[in-house]
Order: sequence, then C-alpha cells, then structure tokens
Amino acid sequence: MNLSQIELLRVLQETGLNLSKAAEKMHVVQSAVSRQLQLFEDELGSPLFVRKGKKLIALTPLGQQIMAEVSRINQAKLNIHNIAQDYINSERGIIRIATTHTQAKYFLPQPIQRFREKYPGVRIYIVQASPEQLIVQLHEHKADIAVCTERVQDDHDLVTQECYQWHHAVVMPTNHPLSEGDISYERLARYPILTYSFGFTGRSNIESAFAVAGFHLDIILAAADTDVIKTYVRLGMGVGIIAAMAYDALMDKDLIIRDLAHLIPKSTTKIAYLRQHYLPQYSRQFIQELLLAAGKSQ
Amino acid sequence: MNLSQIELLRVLQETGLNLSKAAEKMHVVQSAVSRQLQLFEDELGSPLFVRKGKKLIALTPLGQQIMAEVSRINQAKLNIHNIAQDYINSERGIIRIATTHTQAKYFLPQPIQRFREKYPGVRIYIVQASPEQLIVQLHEHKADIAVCTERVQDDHDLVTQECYQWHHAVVMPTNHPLSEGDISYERLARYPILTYSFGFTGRSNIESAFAVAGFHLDIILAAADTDVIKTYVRLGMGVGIIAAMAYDALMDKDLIIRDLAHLIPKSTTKIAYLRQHYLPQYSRQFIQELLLAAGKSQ
DNA sequence: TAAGGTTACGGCGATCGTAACGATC
DNA sequence: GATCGTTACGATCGCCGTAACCTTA
Repeated sequence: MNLSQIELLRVLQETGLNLSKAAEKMHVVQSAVSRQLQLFEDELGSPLFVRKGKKLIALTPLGQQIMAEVSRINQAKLNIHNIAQDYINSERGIIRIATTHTQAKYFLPQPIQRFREKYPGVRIYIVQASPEQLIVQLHEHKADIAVCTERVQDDHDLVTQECYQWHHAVVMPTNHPLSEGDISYERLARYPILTYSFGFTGRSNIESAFAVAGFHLDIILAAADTDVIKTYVRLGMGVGIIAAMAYDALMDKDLIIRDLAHLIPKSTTKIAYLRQHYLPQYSRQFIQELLLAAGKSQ
Repeated sequence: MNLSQIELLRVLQETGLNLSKAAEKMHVVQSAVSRQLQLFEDELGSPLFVRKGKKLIALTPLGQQIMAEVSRINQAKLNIHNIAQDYINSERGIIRIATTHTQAKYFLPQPIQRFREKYPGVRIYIVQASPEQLIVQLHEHKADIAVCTERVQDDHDLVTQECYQWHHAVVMPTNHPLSEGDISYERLARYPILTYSFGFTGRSNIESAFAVAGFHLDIILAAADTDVIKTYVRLGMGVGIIAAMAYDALMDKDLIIRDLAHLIPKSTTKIAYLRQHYLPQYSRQFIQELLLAAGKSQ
C-alpha cells in the first residue's frame, strides 16, 4: 500500500469510477492507474470494485468500508501539509468559503473586509453553490468553511456553529396595496409571490409557516438569488419574500420592505466545517470575525 | 510524503527518537531513514524534531501536531488491512487481549474456551501487563482489546464497556482468628496485610475505603499477582486481600475466604479498545462472549 | 572509542510511458 | 468506431546499501 494508491481511490470516487479520467487528474497515463489499482486489490486479496466487463460500476461492500478509511488518510494527509504551512507562516494562505449568493453579497462583505485588514496575506476564495452543494464542497475538500442557512445540522461529520439569526421580509413596488395596513397570512397569500428556490435561504421556513397556518402561497418565480427576485418585483410581477438583510436601504429605495417576523419563524445562518479538518490560525480568526459581525463577539 | 515516512515517524516514537534503532525495526540501513526524515522535513519546510548536535531529543511543537495526524494515518492503514482480512475470512485471525494476571487466570478461561469452540481458526494472544501498560499496549497497536479494572475510564480515545462487578475478600490460613466473628475495618487493620500492587486489581478501592473509615492498613507485601499473595499467606506472613473470584474452592481448600463487600466498595472490570480501531467480526464476538460470561448476555 | 548521525555514490527495482490489444456501448 | 480498460516491454527515477566521515558522551 502506498499513498498514491490511496489517492487513486479518492480520485476514482470523484470521477465516477472512471480510470481514464482518474489517470488524467493524477497526471499519469491510464495504464499506470490500472496497474496500481490491480496491485492494491491483490494486496488486499479481494476486489474493491464491482466490474461490468472491464468497467468499474460500483464499490463492493469491502470497497465501501475501505473507502471510509481512505478518506481519513486523505484528510490527515491534507492536515499535515496545512499544519506545517500554518506553522511556517500563519499570515499567508488561502481560505475557501463555500456559501450562497445571499450570504456572499449581504453578510460576508463586512467581516471579509475586516479580516483582510488583519490578514492581508490570506487569499479568499468564495465558492458559490446551492446549500446542498456547499456540504459536498466541504466533504470533497473544495472548501474549508461553509456559511449556510439550511441543511447543515444533520451531518455528523460537520462541526456547526450558530452565526446569526434573521427573518424574512416582503418587498414590493411603492404604492403596492401591501404597503399599508397589517400583513396577515391571508392578505399575503392573495398576491403572486417571488422568493428563493427550494432549499435556499430559509425557503423551508416560508413553506412550513404558511402550511401550518393553512394558506397556500402562489409562488410564481423562485430564484437562488435575491437580486433576481428584486428585479422581477420591480417589473411588477408580484411581491418578493426575501431575507430582511438583503434589502439595501440605498440601492433599493424604489422598493418598500415590510417585516414578516410575525408570520415566518426566524432562520439561523450557521458556520460549518469538517470535524477532522485542520483549520489554520487565520481560518479560526475568520470565524471569529464572522461571529463578531453577527454580534456574537467572542 | 509517502507511507514509509509516516511509518518512520511512528517507529521513531517507539524507539525514543533513535534513528539507528528505527532503521533496524524497519529493516533498512540507518542512512536510509536519516535521508527519509530529511526529505520529509524538507517537504514540510520546517523541522519536526529538536536536535542536540545530530541527535534527535524531542518533538518540535509542529512535530507534536503532525504526530497526531500520523497516528491517524497509521491507524487507518492497519484498519484497511484488517477490514480486508476480515472480509476474506472472518473465521481466521488473531485477537490480542491485554490484561492482568488475575483476569487472565480467573475470569478469561471460560469465555476464551467457549470462544475457541466457535472460532477455532482464531489465534489468541494474551498480553499480560500492568494496568497502566495495558492502555499503552492498545495505543501502540500491540493489543486489540484490554480487560482491565483500573485506569481506563478517563482516556477519551478508548471505548469502554462495563464487563462485570466484583468485590474483594480476605483469605487466611485455617484457624486464623479472623475466620470467626464479624470483620470490621478495625479488626482487619490489626493484621499484616498482603494485597495487590498499587494500580492493580482494585487496589485503589482498598486504599480509599480504609482511608475514609479512618484506618491505616499495614500492607507488608504487594504483588501484581493473586497467586503470589496466596503463597505468602500460606507461609503465615499475614492475611491477603484479593479479588473474591480469585479464590479457587478446589485448589485453595487450605485457605479460608471471607467476604469484604461490606467494607470495600465493589470494583468494575471493563473492556476497552481504541475508538478508531477496526475490530473484526470475531473480536466483536469475543466481546459478546466476555459479557455473556459476566452474566450480561447481549 | 563506541554510538549515533550525515554525506556521497553506485546499483537495483518499482513504477512509469509507449504501444498494441480486447471489450463494450 | 469511440470510449474504456488490460497486458507487454523498455526506460527512468527514486530509494536503498555500502562506505567513508563527522560529532558527542
């Protein structure tokens, strides 16, 4: 057994068990990886993959168990380099933040700016993806930290930390009937609604609140992105239910915002990272910066 | 980085940071390991060891952090082979039990015999050591399972499971004054005592019980081993405080045993193994057998 | 001076690349 | 016939062993 065989197994999973693509990713010819896989299976004495003809189509039960250990080794291997790098120069490095559009545009700018002032040598990558994909990014070591509202709490391989709480609001053009008077489930349900795609930015909270109250929302447009929603609201297509913090007092002067805290339960945005992933000094500092911006200093 | 470098770091720890001995253990010449260590440190960009002249005398702070990851890799490496082996033939293998003399002689024989009947292909090694060393044996992968009364509960890397509870008893030659009447702290404290060495087989319970009651035991001989204690009791050196189960009705007919459950709190013998250590099918079965023998079936 | 560690260099073998072949969609 | 995988064989590069040298108890 050697580390490149371990690496190969990892890459094979990423490439959907395609040896040719794995070879390409590992910068060797295809025959090399083919042989390495054979050698490894011979050493273990039992195949790791189910083959259909010559193609690999699935992991064997043994393969699945082995793969869990393989991930640990890969994780530790990455950690070793990161720890060393952090030790040599804790002022320089990369931090890869996986998050959604809304967080990237309306929450992260301030903490990122403050972080940059303290750590000008750290490059910041923002990996934008759907909440579902954010978790995958972490697991595949494509991102170090995720900032995300949905879907992180169940995963036991993740450390999660509450960042801040927020609520939804409704935005509409000026002179819209909803700009006056109390807003109830019933009143809101009368209008065509524009809001987030399913699985995004507290959308599940919106759904369930109206379901519990016994009303059906007529969602005529769903987008991943607050700005898209605002655009169509401006076109008069309906009213938008968005995260309150995504209303910009300056840029959105032409829209009216009204709070929905009394209708839709608050959402919680969390910080998540892999439990066994080594976070350099500056990454831990970045998390502190996020908590600070969220008002949870310490 | 490659696995033999990782292995080298492990071996270096085992040999007290001695490159020559590490080389011997790894079946290569000394210059080879010297170079591999240099290459690895160069790759990381920072030394892992504090050197005095040319000798390695300690881990650097970086080295300590790295070493934690190294252990994970080694653990996973072992697991991979064990999982494969278990998959190929779950009827054959080795199980290494670290335990003390008392357990090996008075508790393990029955469950081991029953286990052998079910798994005749599994070889059983009993690694005898002091309770302190048992834990070390687990950590150094010299043993798979420990059966032990003391010192296992605090270690967070171990999974522990209660096996059975027992209490101490006093043994003495026939016609000894203590063979008649109630036994109190005070009465017992009048005689010279022979019992287990410190850290062995519930010795701490004996100490604390008498300390709390305000009496001092005159322990004139301490041994790791019940049989040694009995031998000196037979010579008339004093009375022995031993684990009740270590009295053999047949072999020890010449000794009188009297219960001390009312004086010394019960002890609990536990089963322990490393959290991230893969236990083959038969090892899990062996644990079941231990629990069964302890009356905790299932 | 013995024990522990480093450096230089030649030889060997593991692993790679090329290439030709086999199978499956 | 395009994609994917295997097998054979020569070439290469990494790693080991020998050996000479350095350093400290």
